[in-house]
Amino acid sequence: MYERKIIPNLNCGLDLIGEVLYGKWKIRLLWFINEGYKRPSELQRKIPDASRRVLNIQLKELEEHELVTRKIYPVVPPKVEYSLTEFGKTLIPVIAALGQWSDEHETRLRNVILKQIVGSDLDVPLIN
Amino acid sequence: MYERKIIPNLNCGLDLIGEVLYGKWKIRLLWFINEGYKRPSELQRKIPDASRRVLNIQLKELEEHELVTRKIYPVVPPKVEYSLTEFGKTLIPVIAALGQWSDEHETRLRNVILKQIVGSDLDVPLIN
DNA sequence: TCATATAGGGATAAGTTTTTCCCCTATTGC
DNA sequence: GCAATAGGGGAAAAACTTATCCCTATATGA
Repeated sequence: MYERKIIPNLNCGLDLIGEVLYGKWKIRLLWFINEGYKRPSELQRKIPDASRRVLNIQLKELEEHELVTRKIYPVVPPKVEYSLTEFGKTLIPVIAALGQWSDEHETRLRNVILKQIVGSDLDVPLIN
Repeated sequence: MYERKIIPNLNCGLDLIGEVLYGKWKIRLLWFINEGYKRPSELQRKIPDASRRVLNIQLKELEEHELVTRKIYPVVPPKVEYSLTEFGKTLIPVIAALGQWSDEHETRLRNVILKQIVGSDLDVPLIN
């Protein structure tokens, strides 16, 4: 497992939420768990672009940060279910605010993001 | 300048906001610009843990994403001022929601974050 | 004359995250 | 025996981000 070499700074509130929410897929994991997708394989199907490995890692971090709990059923093949903790549930309105802002500005966001990427010289398959 | 090798996926709203908000210091930059700290040197003083270089890069990305504008005064020594665009201003309530959540849960957040870091085996100077 | 302030950028190194590949468990069904 | 299923983890490579160092330019003040 990777060991940090630099101590994160935890001065202000925004540092703290950054620590628990950074990670490419964490917000989506919380969101989908909240929507009722509890099993790792379900979550992987909902987030197919993420590697299986990374979802496991980020789920474990969410668990260490007490935002989700993991319940293991002693059956074969194994069954695992994640749920939001009470603490984790308090984050849902915040994530909803993020999602709502994105939805309200979706067109513009796509434009500015694509303009930047295309201008940079990556081949972007223009889907229309 | 760095060229991406992987095309980001922009499927859902959460992908979009991630594109413009990811970056270690971007949220804080937006916040401080909103509070009236406009000049690069002021922002660097407000965020001393960030390198000068990275702040420049992230400010430029915020500009490309149309969240801030940059005004250059043709004087010597140079003077530059950043301001939020109207689009950028719409993000402030969202950032405020993040900050408010962090503040409400500050103690708990510090605990779970420190527990994880200390448990991992980095030397953390225990400040009390 | 020399340091300081101001804004910025290139090159490279270091750090961190994510992906990819392969392996392990145990059971059911063919 | 072999494949499929479900969950997981180690190792290494690739991708990405951030830090460090050094450079530009001009004006002011010690």
